[in-house]
Amino acid sequence: MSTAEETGGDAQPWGEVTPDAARRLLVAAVEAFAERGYHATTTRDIAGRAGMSPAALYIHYKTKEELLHRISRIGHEKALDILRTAARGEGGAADRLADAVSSFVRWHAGGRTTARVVQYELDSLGPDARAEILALRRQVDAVVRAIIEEGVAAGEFDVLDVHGTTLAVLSLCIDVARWFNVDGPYTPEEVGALYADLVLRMVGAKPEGAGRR
Amino acid sequence: MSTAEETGGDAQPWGEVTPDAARRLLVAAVEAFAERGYHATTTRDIAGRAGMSPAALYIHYKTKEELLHRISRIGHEKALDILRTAARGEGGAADRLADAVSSFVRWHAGGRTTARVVQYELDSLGPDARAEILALRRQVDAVVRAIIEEGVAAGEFDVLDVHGTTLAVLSLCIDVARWFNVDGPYTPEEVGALYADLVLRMVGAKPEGAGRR
DNA sequence: CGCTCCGCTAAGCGCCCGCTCAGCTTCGGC
DNA sequence: GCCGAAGCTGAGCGGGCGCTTAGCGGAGCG
Repeated sequence: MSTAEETGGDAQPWGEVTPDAARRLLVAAVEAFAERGYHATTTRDIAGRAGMSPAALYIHYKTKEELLHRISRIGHEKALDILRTAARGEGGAADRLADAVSSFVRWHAGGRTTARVVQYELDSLGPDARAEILALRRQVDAVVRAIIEEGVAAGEFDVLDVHGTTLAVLSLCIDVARWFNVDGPYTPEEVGALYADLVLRMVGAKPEGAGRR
Repeated sequence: MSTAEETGGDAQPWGEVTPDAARRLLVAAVEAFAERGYHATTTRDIAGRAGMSPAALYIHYKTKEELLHRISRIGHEKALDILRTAARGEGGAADRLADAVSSFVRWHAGGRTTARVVQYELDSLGPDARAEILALRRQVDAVVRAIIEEGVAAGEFDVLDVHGTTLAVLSLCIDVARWFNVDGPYTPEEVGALYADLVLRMVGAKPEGAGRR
């Protein structure tokens, strides 16, 4: 488990965005969208943060919305990757659920700037882009639900409503991006550990665990 | 417990907004802000939904921001009222916490249009208005924390981190406004009951309760 | 009946938005 | 050393924004 600022494994967060200028613009857009919201951010502001003229933006991106779309897709893919890695881990369902929640939460808290845009600016996208992102979100939901279902089947968990509990677990994690660091005395790691414990309680996991922590 | 669409007790939701035209404008603004967000909503749209010309808005409100401020303050006061009513109730801490969560969640789910604006457009407000609203939110936090502290003191709850758990409980409830009804098979009452159960698990409440539900 | 006031509208002001385009610089290929 | 492509800029376009202002119609009142 790394202690990098942006949890998830990459050396640098947006390394996959390839012309350097395009990456600088995208990073600038993430910051601006996170601070003021998509609609309150101007293309002049984004270009200015990247040290470029307003027109430069349109060499690398067709519209302002394409920037949001790219940010959202990359962010969701990373989030999905984090959850899948935890889900594939060793140990019982309780261990894997705790890992998934703590790493997912660490990503939302540590990369709050990114997570905020990814999770809260979704319906500033047009219908096609939104549909694509919603498909990724359904996969996120499926990964978490699968762990919970396995735990129930193995007798590790005591859950009345698997669908509703999955919804609540994800909701809890995602909302970290809204409140974290506003006046917070917690580190991302602390919130991750706290939330892993709370989620294990929510699913009625037997407290003994399998020798972890 | 009423089954009114807008849970909370009022016969009509925005009855306290007094000139009729001002109320119609405010209701129109709530709908528009909830659908598109504050910054993407135009004063022409708000006035249009209220069946008036754009200029009419400025007879009743000084700016577009004042509309958001009024909506946010009234909404937060209602939310606080709901929580305080539950906190003042009879029974042990577990009963009161379950009541608080289920009624708070019912408000967020049933009045999702309002709740969305109240909970997610907060930082479109200017510094003064935001500070006023944040004071209300601190009171919301205090009400929930008090119930949890009482439960811990009475030996009803098993909580490691009262502050963090309070944060998580509120976060869970508030985020209902984001996801509810998107494609939801749940009624507000069902989500309220589900969440009350989950929260009791989070605080480690003894399962027997005091004879309710 | 005439006057005043109030709620509202039609028109529009000044501004800044997303986005475009002609032209400048830079640089690799030959 | 010349050429074309690529990356970027300065200037600016059409349009829609928040908000203002002059004036209209009708209700209340003497």
